[in-house]
Amino acid sequence: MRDVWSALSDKTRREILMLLKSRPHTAGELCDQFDLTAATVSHHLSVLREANLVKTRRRAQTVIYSINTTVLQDMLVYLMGVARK
Amino acid sequence: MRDVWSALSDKTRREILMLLKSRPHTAGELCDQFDLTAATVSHHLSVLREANLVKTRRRAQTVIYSINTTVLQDMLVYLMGVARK
DNA sequence: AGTGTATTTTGATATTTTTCTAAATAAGGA
DNA sequence: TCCTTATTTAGAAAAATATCAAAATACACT
Repeated sequence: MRDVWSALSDKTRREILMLLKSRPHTAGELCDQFDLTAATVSHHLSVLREANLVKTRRRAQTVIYSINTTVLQDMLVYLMGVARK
Repeated sequence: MRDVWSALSDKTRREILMLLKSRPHTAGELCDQFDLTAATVSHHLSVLREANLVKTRRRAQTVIYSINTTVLQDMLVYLMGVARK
């Protein structure tokens, strides 16, 4: 399982998460939002999936990505611990 | 100003922040906690400083590092936005 | 089986990051 | 001024990451 911190260190991946926050997107829809090849976006999606930040389900030919907030909740707790006055 | 996300993506730097959470440390004290050269730790400290995650003050020959939680507070707000149900 | 669409994987290259050694800087004290 | 201690900077090597083009896989439809 990939580290959630390194997964979030990339701007593209954070933007993907913001898109998924509003609603689930297919891999193709996500590709359309970036000036990157499908291969590159697919790679970013795999990093997010390894970090458990997104979930996937397949519908026919398309793969639908949605956000998984449980790891972010954990991160929040961690950050509160560090940031607390 | 360096990105706070990439600053936090490194394990050593997160450990440095945890040490600074308990109390300020000199650069040398921080070096002692890691199996890394002083130059390397100094580099990590400069990354943390560029991200505004630590503050420094000099006392005689030593440089004292302390945590700056204001950026972490911002990050918390951001994460709450993404992680909110 | 063959074709078309959507997505992932592979293999290669370019860039970034981490780390080290050695040199440079900063400050105090003899 | 010279020496010692603490820290940073410069330069280089090694490791990790981002990116692309091309090939491979998955699935639906005819």
